[in-house]
Amino acid sequence: MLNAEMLRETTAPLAGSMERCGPERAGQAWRAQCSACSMQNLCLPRGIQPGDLKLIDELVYTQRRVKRGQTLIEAGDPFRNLYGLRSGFLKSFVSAEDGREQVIGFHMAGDIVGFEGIDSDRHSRTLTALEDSEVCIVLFHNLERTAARVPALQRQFYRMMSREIVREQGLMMLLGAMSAEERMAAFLLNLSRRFAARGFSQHEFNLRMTREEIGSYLGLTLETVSRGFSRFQERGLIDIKQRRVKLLDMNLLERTAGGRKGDTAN
Amino acid sequence: MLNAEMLRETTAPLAGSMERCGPERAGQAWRAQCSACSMQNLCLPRGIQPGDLKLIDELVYTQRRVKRGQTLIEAGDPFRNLYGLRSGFLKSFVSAEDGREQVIGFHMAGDIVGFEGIDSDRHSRTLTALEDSEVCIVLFHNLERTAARVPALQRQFYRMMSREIVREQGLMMLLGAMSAEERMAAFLLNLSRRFAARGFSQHEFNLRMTREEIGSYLGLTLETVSRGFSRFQERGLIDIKQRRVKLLDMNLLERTAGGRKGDTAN
DNA sequence: CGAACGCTTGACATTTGTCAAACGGCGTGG
DNA sequence: CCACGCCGTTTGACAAATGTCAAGCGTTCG
Repeated sequence: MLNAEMLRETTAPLAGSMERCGPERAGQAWRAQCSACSMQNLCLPRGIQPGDLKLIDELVYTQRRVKRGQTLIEAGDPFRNLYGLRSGFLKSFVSAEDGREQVIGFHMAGDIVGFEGIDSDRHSRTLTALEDSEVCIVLFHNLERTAARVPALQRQFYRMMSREIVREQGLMMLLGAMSAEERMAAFLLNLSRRFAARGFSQHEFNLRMTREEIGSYLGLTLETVSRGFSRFQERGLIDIKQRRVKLLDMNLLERTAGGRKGDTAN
Repeated sequence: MLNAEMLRETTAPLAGSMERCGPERAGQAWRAQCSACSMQNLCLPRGIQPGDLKLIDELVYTQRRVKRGQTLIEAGDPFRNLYGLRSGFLKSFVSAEDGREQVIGFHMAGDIVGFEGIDSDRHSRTLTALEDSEVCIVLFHNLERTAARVPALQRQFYRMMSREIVREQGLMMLLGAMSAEERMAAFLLNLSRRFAARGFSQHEFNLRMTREEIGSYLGLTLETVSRGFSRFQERGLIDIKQRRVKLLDMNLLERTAGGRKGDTAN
């Protein structure tokens, strides 16, 4: 299945020279190619004919590194690009005026982020790296033009937006109708499925986020999250130590997640 | 401003012969025209050049009536159409296996519904009319084709999907980070803004949904909603009797809604 | 090696949910 | 047109879940 070594490497940045960057916004840019990317079938190029792939390659003109703790997009930034996550792990969140934050999602390789900004021409979420990450930059204007010529790209982009809507609606069910433990079980199963879809173990992985970030995502306090994990452990559902989790009894976890089968999509 | 007469008419169906229809799915179809529709600038045709409007007219090939209590789309239905709400009022909700329901949104004239189905080719929400309604049916396949030729339509459709994402993210902030009273104040202000955007009073309107539906939407029980309204009334924030609400002190309501300025979009 | 940060756990407070009863408006049928 | 019954709403008393505050511990990173 998976050993500690692989776990460490799960979403680590690809090897390459580490450039210096400013304290907030990060990263020197270099060219990237969808046609050579291992995330092809999770990301924008999905379903594109090989013949059209070179059009897509021109779309994605650069990559950028974002180091742990750095911000890729700040809520309020003008909307110009979409970002395809090539490696690493991001969180997105919105803030109220009084400083309260609500984590909206955790993003991993193959996810596209940023299209919430289309409507108002400004981004509405902040995107921050939870570990060193690499993103492909897609000029939205170019995507629009190419999509009008490549129906499969058009379709895939619709799909990805639609999937985000469905994902959020699952999260709403979670926040609006589920108990603390149900939420936590659903959260773990969701992460598990997503790691599995990327070729990693569904039974063992590292959490990239703090208890507080999990709590914000699930609408709970960090203490409730901590206690929840402890109780899961007492019951033999999971084995958890700090950020490292093993899911020991998926069936029971699923039943604990209640009506829902482990969150939705993404 | 607005009188009782107007309130009654707010989103009532247009005059016309009432056809018979089955107990569940409703409605005889007839042709419709975007170019003659008063919801033009809230809906798909927004920003389209007059010259292109006839292309859009061909897109929307029929309308359909949905009577109060009837279901327009059932979760699980195959995805083929989008629906533009011409008049009336709908709710959309998702259900867990154990029967719990989470209301995801309330929809009024000018809203487009159904695009959550694009990703999986099946609808994931159920859409039910809270009052007699009329919808315009848009074959998604046609929309795709026309959008590739009319950039403004493409753009507007992106915007509407993006807006839905932003709307949901506002709802998540509400469900995950706000107290019962904050949620309720935000809810009222959101309805107020949306009625205002459609030319109705922002200070006085009829709720189309039960306390239970409001509760489901806000992640609360119907009793908590009822008590909340009562307390708002005691404090002079609102005047409420059954489904009829007057917002008496918008400023205080906004402060009660806390960090957020009355929900997001739509 | 030390400080800062994240995590755990306990005691207690508060919010919200649950259960129950009663009211009232509205629509239906007599 | 009126009476009855149903459904939605209100309100109360109580229970349970989760949040708050506080202390202490372990890890990790500089």
